[in-house]
Amino acid sequence: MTAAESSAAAPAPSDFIRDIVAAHVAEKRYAKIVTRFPPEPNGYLHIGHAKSICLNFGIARENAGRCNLRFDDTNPVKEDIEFVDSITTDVRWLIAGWADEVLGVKAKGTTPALVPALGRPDYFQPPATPGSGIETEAFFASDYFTALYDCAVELIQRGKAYVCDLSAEDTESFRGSPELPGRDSPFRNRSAAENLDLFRRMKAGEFPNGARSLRAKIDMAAPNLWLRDPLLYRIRHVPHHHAGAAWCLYPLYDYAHCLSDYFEGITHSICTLEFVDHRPLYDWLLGSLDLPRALPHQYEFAKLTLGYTLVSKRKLLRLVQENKVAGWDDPRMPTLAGLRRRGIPAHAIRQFVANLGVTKHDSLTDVAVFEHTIREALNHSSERRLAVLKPIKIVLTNLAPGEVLVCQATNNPQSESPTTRAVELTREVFIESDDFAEVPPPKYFRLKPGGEVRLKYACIIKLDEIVKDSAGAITELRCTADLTTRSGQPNCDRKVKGTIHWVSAEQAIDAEVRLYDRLFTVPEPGASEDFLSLVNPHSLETVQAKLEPSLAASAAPTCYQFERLGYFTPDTKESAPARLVFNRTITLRDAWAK
RNA sequence: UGCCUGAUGGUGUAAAGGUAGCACAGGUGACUUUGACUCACCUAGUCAUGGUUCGAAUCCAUGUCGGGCAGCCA
Repeated sequence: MTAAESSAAAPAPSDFIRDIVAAHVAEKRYAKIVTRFPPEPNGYLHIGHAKSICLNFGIARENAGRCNLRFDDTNPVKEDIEFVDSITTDVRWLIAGWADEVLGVKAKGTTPALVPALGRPDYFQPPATPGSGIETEAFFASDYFTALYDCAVELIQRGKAYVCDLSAEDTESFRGSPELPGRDSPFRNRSAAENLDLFRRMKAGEFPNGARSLRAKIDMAAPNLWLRDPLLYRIRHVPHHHAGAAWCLYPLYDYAHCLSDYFEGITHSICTLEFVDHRPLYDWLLGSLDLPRALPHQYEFAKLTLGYTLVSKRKLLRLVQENKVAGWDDPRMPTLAGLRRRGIPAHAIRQFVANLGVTKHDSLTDVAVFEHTIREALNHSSERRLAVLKPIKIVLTNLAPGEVLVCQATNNPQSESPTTRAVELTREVFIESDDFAEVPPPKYFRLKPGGEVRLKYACIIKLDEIVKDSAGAITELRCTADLTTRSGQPNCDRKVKGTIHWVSAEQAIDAEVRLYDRLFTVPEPGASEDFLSLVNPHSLETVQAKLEPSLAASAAPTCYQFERLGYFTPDTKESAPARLVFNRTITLRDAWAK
């Protein structure tokens, strides 16, 4: 692991949430700090989730605590097993080598046990003890359906919840508006016995979808809309991807989430700003049950918004459904799967998030910050190779056909003890067509008529003649190589303004290279519902490139720097030794282009 | 006309009554067998108005502007 990859060397980040946790640790409020990352399995994880993952796992890691991966799977109509698999993979990838020892999982198939605590019934879902050899899985809110149901019964018995027969439309109109108080449901004052009977029958499947709901009995005139008798349960006659066909009664987020946190012994329940309004409800529900153990508390931070990027599962789903991209893991997607396939290392994402900070105000992060972090990480870890994306042929007229000059190329100048490899100069080579200009602009350092450039690791060449076909298209450039400027030769230190990359035409191997650019044409694609029309039509350009032969055996996830071009990695899905396919992770910074 | 929440260079953040700092972006130069990297220097900020104080980004008041909330989504 290089210094850049070793997050342990970096100082622990500080922010207002970590300050709160630190204060709790100082006063020994909890035996152990326990956080959780609670995705709903209805889409792929994206760069915005990375912020939450790094925050929650980071806090657990910094405090010798634990962070549970928990699927918040209370809405079976939107969820799918495909997503629980992808999310599990992506979380493990992002935290691997960094916080995997604090990942909280449980014994497969287990649900919270009903135990007495302090003379009261209590539910607790213990994490799996590492190394015990048992099969484990993530936590699932759906594993708590029975415990959740029992708590709802308790709420009813305490007069804090009731079964409501209002339709969805009536429920909405009875709720009032921000300015106007709501009105009590006509079913609000049913007896506990009647509520219990109805709720049991809801569970038994006696009523159709939407016929009845269970509601918290709080205050229909509350200024906070989430306190106006929010729904706790709704009827959905659909099977569940994890719980199977056992239920037709499913809890809503607000009810399931706070109790799931409690069942798992979560101490700090960290979520994004849109849940601030829900916090009083979170506290009300837990406070209404007379629970014996310490209660979790909710803290909120501003989610990540990244320039030129969409950070919304719903909108990302549309991109996939309408074939604007080749799938959730298209390398242009801001999903963790897409970024991984693009060649961006997990530690670069972690570093990016650490640089971001955590606050309570919305902001728009410049993509340049992300790009800088990626380049910084890759610059240290990537070996250099020579590759020509858009080839133009050069003939070195003073080399004989078949003549081979072996040159030594540095693999990584950033490493403490750089190694080298051989690259072979031959009479015919390819250079980048951008590195030649028949009519050069001012201050052009590269090859031009009568001019000289250095072929990197080889020698200086001089352009003598431009050969064109009958249509006027350039077919080759005839040059003279100054072999006294090769490394180790008397004139090796001779300076010319430009140094360019090249590959031997005889030895080059072919590869498809996919050049990616930002997916959207505007800084805030998420601000518009018309985001599909803002997709950058040039976000993918495919070229047939010529690579130095050492690249023949390359395979993901190794990332290379193609000198003077950028960072490239073999595609995980489509690259094979017989047919190489590279993705451009990111270009090099290019001051000249400006 | 409700409730919640926020405001520091272009962008993202730090400063817990005591020198407004860091990173990115931008600019200039040095170095360079990557117009990369690296290095040096530069540009640029406390929403407004009052108040408290020897001293305010920070505390108080008022205002302005922004974000969120009326799913049987999470």
